[in-house]
Amino acid sequence: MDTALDRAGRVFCERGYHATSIGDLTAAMRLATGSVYKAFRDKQAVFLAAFDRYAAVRREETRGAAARGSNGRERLRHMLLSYVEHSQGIEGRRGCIVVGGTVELAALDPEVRARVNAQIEANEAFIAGLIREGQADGSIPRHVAVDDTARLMICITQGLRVVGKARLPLDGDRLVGVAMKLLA
Amino acid sequence: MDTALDRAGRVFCERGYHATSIGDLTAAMRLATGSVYKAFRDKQAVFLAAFDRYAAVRREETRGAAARGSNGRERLRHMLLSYVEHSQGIEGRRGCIVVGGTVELAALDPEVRARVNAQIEANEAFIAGLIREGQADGSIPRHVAVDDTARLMICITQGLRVVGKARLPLDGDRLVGVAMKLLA
DNA sequence: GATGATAGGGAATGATCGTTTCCTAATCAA
DNA sequence: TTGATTAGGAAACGATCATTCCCTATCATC
Repeated sequence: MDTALDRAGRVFCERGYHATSIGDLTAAMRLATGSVYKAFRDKQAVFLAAFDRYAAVRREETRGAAARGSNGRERLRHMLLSYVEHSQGIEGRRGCIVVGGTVELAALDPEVRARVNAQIEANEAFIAGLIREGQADGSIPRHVAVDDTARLMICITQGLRVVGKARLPLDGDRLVGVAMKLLA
Repeated sequence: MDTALDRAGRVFCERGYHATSIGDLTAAMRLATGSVYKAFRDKQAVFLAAFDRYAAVRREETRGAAARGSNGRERLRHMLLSYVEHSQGIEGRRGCIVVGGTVELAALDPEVRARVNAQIEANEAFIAGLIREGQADGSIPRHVAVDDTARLMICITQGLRVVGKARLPLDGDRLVGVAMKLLA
């Protein structure tokens, strides 16, 4: 089931919600129409499940990338680098289901908006936590405004997915090098 | 015609491309179905025309905001502030047709992707120009990496539209205050 | 004043969508 | 072995979509 949801998520990422037909989903999930509707109430339910699965996987990847750093500042650097990598190449071209859900559905679907907001706020809280860790271990100055910096970094990560989907090249080391000035 | 395109653009921003029906467009543009198809080849042509119109208007607004600054650094600050303002409130909730077009169509529609890329690259070139102006007038240090900083600022502006559409509150002065560290 | 051209409006059309329904096959308990 | 229950697959349904066609005013021209 998780692998089927992964495949559904990939289709939703690439084509968006409305351009993805049930036929696209059944082909991607290797399930027949009836089977999809036995497992899920409707198309929106498939999207929400794929969204949750995608968010959980990405969360783990982000935490894993951050864990490679030896202090708060380095953990943030690895997290940002991971975001740039995921915004590039084949995955970048495919897109992010959180960004897609926000842009395509947030205005009209309160349920999707709630998930999107929860996901963004969780990421923001994670970033804020890393900044505080850095301030505690001395790798980030105390005068850095935690919440504002975290929110701006969220904007950067979301913007990276947009720019990556437009297929503009992104140089991880250089972009992150500039972004790290925010922690000065 | 321009006002009709403005109205079409608003609908495309809010609902996205695929969720906008011809009926939505005729209602917004106050035109009958036949009239729309007399003026435009198909729905995609309406979108492209609305996109061009939107991009032209926004470009003027952005240039106007930047012009309020007295040097390169201040022009950048006003430009960023303008972006935050437009990403907030009713307009922020409605969304940006460039971001929407990128996320929803860039992967599958080469024509839209070309417009999106042109628009993003034009904005990026404008930002890079402002940075160079600032370096020339002494308000921005010479060691600032022009192209990388410009691309990161593009990520910030696009990300602001995503976060604004998700309805998270954005404090212009604080966010821009943090972002200006990129010019240190 | 008559006529031709043109722009705008609205009904009709074929295709495609999401969803439902029904049928088949497989699994498991007795 | 048999019967019952369930998951999976495919056809059918109504609704909606983008698009086309045709009709009707309006206006300039002769």
